[in-house]
Amino acid sequence: MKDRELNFFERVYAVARQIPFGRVTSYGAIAKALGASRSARMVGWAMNASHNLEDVPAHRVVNRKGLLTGKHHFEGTNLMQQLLESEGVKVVGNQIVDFEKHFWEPEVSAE
DNA sequence: AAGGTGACCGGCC
DNA sequence: TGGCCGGCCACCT
Repeated sequence: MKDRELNFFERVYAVARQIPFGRVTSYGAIAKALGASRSARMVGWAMNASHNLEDVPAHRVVNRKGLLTGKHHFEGTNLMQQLLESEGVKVVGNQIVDFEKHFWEPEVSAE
């Protein structure tokens, strides 16, 4: 099949679901894993739609600075932070502590 | 069909 | 890391 039946979003979800417990990654990293490092914005966009899905731990996805840029899109204002701390990820304000340490590079899903 | 938007990234100061 | 600017690509109206 030439066309990927799965939309761009599905690809992002696939990677997001692969994020291990207590780990975080950046939109750009996911985009790169998809082969579209230039379309990091699309990843964020996909995450927006991921709200309808529960299999997508969007709270584990932050921007490359480790800032919870998308926390505003979650319910409440500190839900995203709560979830991260719940997994052992320390978050101060809107930024993850030791982001590099918790950073996890997404692998290219086997197609 | 065209334009605007967006949970970004990288480069420069 | 902070701020600003341009690029990038899919989705929405």
